[in-house]
Amino acid sequence: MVHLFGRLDDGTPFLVRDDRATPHFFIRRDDVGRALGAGITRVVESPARTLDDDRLTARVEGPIPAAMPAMRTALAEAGVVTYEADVRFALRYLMQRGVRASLRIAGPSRDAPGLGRVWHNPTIAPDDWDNFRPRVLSFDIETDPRARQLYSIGLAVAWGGDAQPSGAPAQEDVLLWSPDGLPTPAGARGFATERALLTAFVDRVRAIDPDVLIGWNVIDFDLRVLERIAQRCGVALRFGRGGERARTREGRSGQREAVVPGRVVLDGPATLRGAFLRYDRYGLDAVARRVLGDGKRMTGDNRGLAIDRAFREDRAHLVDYNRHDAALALRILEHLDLIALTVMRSRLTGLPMDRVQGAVAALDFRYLSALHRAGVVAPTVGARGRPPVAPGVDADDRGGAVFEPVVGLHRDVHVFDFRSLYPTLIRTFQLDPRSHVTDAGVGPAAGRAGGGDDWIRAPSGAAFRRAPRGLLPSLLDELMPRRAAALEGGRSIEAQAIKILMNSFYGVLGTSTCRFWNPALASAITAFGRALLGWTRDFVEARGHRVLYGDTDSLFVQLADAAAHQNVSGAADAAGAALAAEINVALTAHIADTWRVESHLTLVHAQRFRQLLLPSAKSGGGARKRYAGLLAASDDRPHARDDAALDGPAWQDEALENDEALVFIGMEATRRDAVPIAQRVQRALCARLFHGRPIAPYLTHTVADLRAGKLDPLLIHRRRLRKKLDDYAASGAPHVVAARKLPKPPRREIRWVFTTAGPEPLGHETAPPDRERYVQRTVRSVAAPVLDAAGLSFEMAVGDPAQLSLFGDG
DNA sequence: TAGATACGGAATCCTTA
DNA sequence: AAGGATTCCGTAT
Repeated sequence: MVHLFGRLDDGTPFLVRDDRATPHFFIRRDDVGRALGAGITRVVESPARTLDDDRLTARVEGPIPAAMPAMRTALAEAGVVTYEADVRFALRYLMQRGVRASLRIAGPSRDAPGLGRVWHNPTIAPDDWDNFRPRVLSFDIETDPRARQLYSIGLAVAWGGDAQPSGAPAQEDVLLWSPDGLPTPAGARGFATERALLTAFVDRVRAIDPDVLIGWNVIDFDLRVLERIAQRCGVALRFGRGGERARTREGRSGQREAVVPGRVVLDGPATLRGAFLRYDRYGLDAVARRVLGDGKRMTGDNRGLAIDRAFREDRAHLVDYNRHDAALALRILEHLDLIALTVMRSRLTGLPMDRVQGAVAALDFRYLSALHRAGVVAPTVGARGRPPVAPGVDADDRGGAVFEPVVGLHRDVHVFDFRSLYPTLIRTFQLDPRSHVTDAGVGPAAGRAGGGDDWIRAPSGAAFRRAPRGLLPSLLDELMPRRAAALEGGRSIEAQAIKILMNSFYGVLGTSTCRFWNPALASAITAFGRALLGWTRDFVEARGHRVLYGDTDSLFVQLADAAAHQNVSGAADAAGAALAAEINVALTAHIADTWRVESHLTLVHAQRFRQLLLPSAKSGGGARKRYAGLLAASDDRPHARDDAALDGPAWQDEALENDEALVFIGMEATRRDAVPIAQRVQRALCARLFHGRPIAPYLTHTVADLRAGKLDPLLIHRRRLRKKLDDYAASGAPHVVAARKLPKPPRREIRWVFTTAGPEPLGHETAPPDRERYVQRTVRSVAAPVLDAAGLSFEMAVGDPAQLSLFGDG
């Protein structure tokens, strides 16, 4: 039985129940005899052929989905190769019907309490409802410090597409445990027992009937704690649309999952990360401050005790705090449009909203849907090991090209990059699992670099049929113009969702957990990327320009005739755009000549640096993936400030913060594991360098302040602990050393200081900071590239005061 | 109910002398 | 003692 829960366009919830589908997978027709011998009873011939070797197939059917894994195992032991034996029953049901997130339903229905409209075996068809806004309930629990005793539950609701139903509960609310008869603060409802509180919460969830439940660490904390307390109190957490119990469980990846039939649970931090939004810290207070400019109502290290005290002494404060937290989580996701983004991703991928981050599953859904319509079935993941590689083909899993940077401070550097490089390569060269051929390379045209009449040859040697159009290229033929239209029409969420999906395709082809995994295919994509970036670099250099750096899809270029328009912003940008246009024409011709295909590649003039610092690497040569620069202001987005605002004492750096034109890539200034003193000195020195202001005085004063202990607050290191402390067996890494000095091992992150007694955890120092170490290692190392560019030395800048006069400007 | 590779820096570990 | 190798983390694309 497939259950489809959802909401109708009039706001009514619905349930479709369908028991007409039969669980099945595929085997080769040649293996039917062996399958029968292995105890399989229901096998029927299928018209489908296999993807990898074009064999005839048969369909193996089972009674229920849960019976299929055992059948698959039995067949594997009998030496029978299976196809698609791991495709989820419900997802296959949707794929076969082409349904992605929304659908049309026709047929008789009945109304059921709680469930809304219920259909049994109706007629369904795909649709694309584009203004669905789910009803969202955010909740947050407060407990004693050990999470044993439930104090209160805060709720906040966003009603979504329909107006708040009449008679519905308030938008925000707090349910409070009130065992002692003390007055319940305004805006809260008191309950004498935890049992009564929990029961009321379950009733409230069912009454609100949300499509989506959210919270901050809601699965790992709130739901888990509620499960435990509910069990102790003898309350069933019947949050499901049909009254099913909610539960959490350990997923295969170690991540906890929530199961609430008829609803999805989205965790705040996971949703941020899933949308590729990066923050320094993912705590509710930190994110709320960044996103909303509004933090929690209680902060600090001992929040657990503060909550305890508030429960005992100031319940109004606890209620306010709890309500505010629930509201913050909701406001953050709404402000960033993450609920809408998740809905859009669900519509694109076909996956439920709480699974949209699964890139393998997303490709499966889209690709298998198309493959089945073409009468082809795909392998079971892991059933056949590493795909074979044809002779002479690289399947070496190499990635993008990174060019050796030209170390130094450069003026007027234009940055060009290929838009959506890997998706455009897939479109241009038919890079596709079904188009991939392993027997090309024979015949009269075998020696030609770009392929023959029937196939295209990648620089890695892999070959791809010219016709029919590949399924992945076809999918991108649909997605790329749709994204362009979305950008044009200002629909940024749709554009972002499409971008995330397109960017995932290359990656999944390179992982063995994907059924379409093929190193020869993934390597063909990156080989084209390397070849065409290299071709473009050569073209640019042949035109007399100077290429300073490049990474995967970008080139950093100084134009040959830069002097002509160096100080005229519009002219410089026009020259950059003209070069991009020239390259695009030549590249299109090169691709047509070599591979006889139409190019979908587009190089754009992305930005221009007035100044660009390419630092040397500690290990010698130039440092890749690290640079700092001062962007040239573009006409439509002027920078917030200019050099005139730089007045003030030469050693102060406050005035330089928030300089939007300053860009730091890969440097300490952008790394969360860099110590703050390093970030601050790097930012300040680079700003001075780019704006032509003196370097030495700032450095001198900073080192003096550091030695005097005035900068101690900037000497606190922060690093994640990605493993359990005991698992760092061989390592004396400082963050581990510090963590081991704590009475209780920290969970995710350690903050520490290098003291004269070694690395010591923050708050547990037994000695003063080793300030000289920070001078000689930390400050010196971030200063080095800037000093190099300015022709100065660290010793002269920070030596004894008598030497300072050498630099005049101190 | 698992997208990828390329890369650098900080610090320690380990080999070689 | 010198310096390459290794571990760890976070980043660029």
